[in-house]
Amino acid sequence: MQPTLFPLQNTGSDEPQKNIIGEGSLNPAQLEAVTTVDGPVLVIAGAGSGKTRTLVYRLAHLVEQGISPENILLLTFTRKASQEMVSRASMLMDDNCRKVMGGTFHSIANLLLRRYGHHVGFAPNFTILDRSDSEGIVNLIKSSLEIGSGESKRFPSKRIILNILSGAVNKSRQLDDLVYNHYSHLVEFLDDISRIQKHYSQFKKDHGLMDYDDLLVYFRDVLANVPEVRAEVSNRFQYVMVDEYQDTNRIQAEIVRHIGGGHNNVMAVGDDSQSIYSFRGADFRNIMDFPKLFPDTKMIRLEENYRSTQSILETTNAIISRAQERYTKTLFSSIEGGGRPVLYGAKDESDQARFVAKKIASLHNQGRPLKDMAVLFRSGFHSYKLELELTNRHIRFEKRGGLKLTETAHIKDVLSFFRIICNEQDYLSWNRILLQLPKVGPKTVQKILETVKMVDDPVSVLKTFQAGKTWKQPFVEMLEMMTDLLQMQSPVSQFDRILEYYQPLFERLYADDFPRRQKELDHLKNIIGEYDSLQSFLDDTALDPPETGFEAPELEDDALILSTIHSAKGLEWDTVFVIHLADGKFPSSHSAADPEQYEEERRLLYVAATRAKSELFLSYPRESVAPDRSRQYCSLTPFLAELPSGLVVSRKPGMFQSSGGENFEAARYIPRKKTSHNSSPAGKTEGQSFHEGVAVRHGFFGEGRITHMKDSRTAEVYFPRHGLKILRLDYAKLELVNS
DNA sequence: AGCCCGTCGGTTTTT
DNA sequence: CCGACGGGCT
Repeated sequence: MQPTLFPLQNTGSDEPQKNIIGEGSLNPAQLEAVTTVDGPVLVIAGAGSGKTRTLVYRLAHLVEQGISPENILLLTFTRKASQEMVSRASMLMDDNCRKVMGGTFHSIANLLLRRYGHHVGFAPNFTILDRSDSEGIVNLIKSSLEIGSGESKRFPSKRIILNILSGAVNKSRQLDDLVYNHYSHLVEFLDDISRIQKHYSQFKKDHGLMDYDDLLVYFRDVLANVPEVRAEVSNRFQYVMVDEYQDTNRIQAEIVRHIGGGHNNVMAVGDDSQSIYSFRGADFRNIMDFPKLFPDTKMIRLEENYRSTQSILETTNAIISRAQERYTKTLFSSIEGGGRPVLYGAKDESDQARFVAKKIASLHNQGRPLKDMAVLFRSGFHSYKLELELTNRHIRFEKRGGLKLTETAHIKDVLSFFRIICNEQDYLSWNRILLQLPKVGPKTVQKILETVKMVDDPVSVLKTFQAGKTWKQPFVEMLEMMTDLLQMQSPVSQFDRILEYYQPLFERLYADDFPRRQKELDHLKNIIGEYDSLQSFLDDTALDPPETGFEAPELEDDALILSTIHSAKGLEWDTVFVIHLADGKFPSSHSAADPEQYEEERRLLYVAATRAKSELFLSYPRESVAPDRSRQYCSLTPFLAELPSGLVVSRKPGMFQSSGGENFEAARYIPRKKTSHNSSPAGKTEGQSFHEGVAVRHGFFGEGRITHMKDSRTAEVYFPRHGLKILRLDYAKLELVNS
């Protein structure tokens, strides 16, 4: 949410406006993007240029134009983003907007493949695999093909193998081509990798499993090869909007082309300077190819930044201006004030952590809420030291982009039972739960599963299996439980039945810290209780997994945000710290060799720095401890070292204690204009003056008059150009008009 | 001999 | 928290 957007240039114009959006809410370029309803549109939106706002307003506009929300498709990068946009549009317009179909490419593909998947050989109860599931299958195949065991040379790990397989899919390249060009050191293993690829793909088909890539690929295939489905889907989604288009890959672009092909009402929004997902096959040049997919595309550029101060923008502009290739122009801002970004060369990692924690504590004492500050970093583990420091100082924080709850072993255990209930062919899950039996290892599991190969009802067939003496008892108990589960209806009672069996195993398996894990199991039960379908619960565990390390619900939810830069995409904070900006860590030494990856790291830093509204702190440790405990000197990341002097204020250890009234300490907290969200309820502060008869202004509907207060927080407002609306003052951004 | 299970070092980024 | 490794069980 942004501070004041400058008013429309044409206010007071005498031509009567159709499609009126409330004045003062959108600039001309945004307005054009919002009101262009038909035909293809490409919006190149710089960081902080009101991209989300534009999408939200357009959503509301479409619905107000009488387009049925069911006919609108909003494709976003995370599910959170789409929920947020839909709910903001609902506040702007009305609850009708909630019927808009919104989600990630993967979640939409999932929904439609449940219905149309039979065209590509999948039953509707297929299971979605997350990353570690996929790696598990690669491992199973590796050992069953006896690859990489006895050889003298090191065969690549399952992680690398999967990177290669997935890379080939997402970059739409042949396996050998990819290996020769990007994994040349692994060319000697190409034959084995290729064998794994074939078996991996067959295994998934045989057992009703789809990984993330399959969701996209099969969805694309159905659309491409089955004209009736394509027509049905395209007809259903008459208006398509795609956010973060710079991070889509070719398969996703093809999906958009197929859905939008019938009517061409497609809007893509993105910024090539913020493309940071090439490892997933995204190519920032794709965004420039959009007009090729949709001829006669109208191009709109949003170049005014409403987020950051001009001095922060000068630095971020300088960072991105050194990019080798880009299309967007330099951003400008009219937000004055605030100091220059601060660059802190810390003595070492501990000093860096202390600096960040102290600074945050001091800003917090000056009145800045913790949730308006964030610390960003390249990799998840970069924040470990800081987490300790924050804990010591009792500063509450919330970590994003860390381990997911569903990636922890005990949760995966429980999920495996559920997955088998939905899809008895899921041998990956069978593998997992059979391994839990005492004295049963990989070899024994393979023998067991051989005997039920391809039968429709493994549970009943397994009952005839001759189990080994040592594990017969638990094996039989497990099968009894599975039989019970298959007859039960409510997921919560199924959960209880699973725990009846699993609890003793669980306590034995995780003897050291099972109380902590127990809480997570309880948490899982609560989550399951919120679903009415087991299938959709399981889908979400892969497509929208809850973060781990959840806390007991606390009343005050003010917490500092720690986040990987990737997970910070699209977000903003008043104060942003970016840490570990040392050469070798950022860019990571992994990327240094490849110019394309090196450039992506630069964009990553750009994304990080453009999250800041009023204060930006950049830091790096001058010294780090190498694996052999020797101390290593670190230099500043080249992305910052190459900047002209004067853009940032440099600080060294010790300097920030001897204040001396310098610029650094002068960076005071100036409260920004509050958004309606986190200000106290309107009924208390300004709300006193909302009453029947007063003139008000709404961001979308324009000026109107309150005709009736339904209660202290709900107003009925008549807008001349939009009619009577019921608005909740807690959410709707309503201003008084002095008349 | 085959297999299971405990211990010890390294870890991009995400749907 | 995964993979490699070696001890020890069947």
